[in-house]
Amino acid sequence: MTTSDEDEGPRCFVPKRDTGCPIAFALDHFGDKWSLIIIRDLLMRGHETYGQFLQGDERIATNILANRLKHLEEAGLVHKQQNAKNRRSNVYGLTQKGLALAPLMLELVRWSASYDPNTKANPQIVARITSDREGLIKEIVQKRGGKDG
Amino acid sequence: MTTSDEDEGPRCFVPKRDTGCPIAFALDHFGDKWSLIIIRDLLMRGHETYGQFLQGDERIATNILANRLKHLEEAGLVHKQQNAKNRRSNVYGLTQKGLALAPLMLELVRWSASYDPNTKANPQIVARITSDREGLIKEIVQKRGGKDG
DNA sequence: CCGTTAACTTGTATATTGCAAGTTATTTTT
DNA sequence: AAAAATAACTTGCAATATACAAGTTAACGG
Repeated sequence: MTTSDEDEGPRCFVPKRDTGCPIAFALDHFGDKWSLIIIRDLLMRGHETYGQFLQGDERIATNILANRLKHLEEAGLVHKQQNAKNRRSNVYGLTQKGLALAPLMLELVRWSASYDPNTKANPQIVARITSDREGLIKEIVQKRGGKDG
Repeated sequence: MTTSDEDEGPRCFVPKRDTGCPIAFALDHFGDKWSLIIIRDLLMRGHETYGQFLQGDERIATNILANRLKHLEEAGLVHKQQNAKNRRSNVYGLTQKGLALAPLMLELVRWSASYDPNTKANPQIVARITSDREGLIKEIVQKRGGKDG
């Protein structure tokens, strides 16, 4: 086929800056209002399905959720697989690349916990970020990790 | 006029979610495409003036820059002061709250450096993030820190 | 079958971003 | 001292992205 329809156009919520700068690279992956919320749900809350993400506290819109999941998958942070038992349900999970954001996530928690007077961050976890960082990271990665996509 | 103009309306690039979640809290502060770029310039590149930010690799638009600086200042991450020697030039700097993002920044660098095949991250710095994290953080904070706003 | 559910898609109003141009208050140069 | 240049913004507007509501499709479960 001539299949010339590459269907280019605005697909990216964040323009790829590709300057080689690590900060810009990271922002190209999750530098928007929602991606890190999804990653949080996957990493810290054990969410796995579209419906679970939808019901998160921040009430992400369904079209945005679909778009972000697609981008995160394309970017290799998230993998999606059909639930063997129930074919209409998909199971989302973090890849190695996504799991590798755990340390970053903990730094976000630490910073926010120390500057948000109304934080609901678990004090035990927060304390452990300082006292047993490596152990905590391993624990999280083990809990959420596994097969890659 | 009766000066009743509180001029409410959309001023925020990111709606304040205020769920108590530390990830959401952090995103409320710098969960957009540009804020972390500015913070990077302040923290890692020693940029201090409006003009320096404008000339960064990513070419931030001037209206966005003004808006982000204002928000970062209002959020207490950045402080602004007039240059004593040159009254038309302002000097921007990080507050304690802003400097406290150094560990987060280093995790961004580490993650990106390990997943971006074209990274320009300094390998010596990257190595040191693992081998001498605390020392590196202190060094950066000392270099960029000081008076609070 | 038939109603329900999971996971999306589509349409449209609103908000944010990006680009170009204009403004103001200083310095600097002539 | 007037003219040119510069730092730091502001304004207008088109292009994008986001939010909200509604609709669609393919399983399930009874």
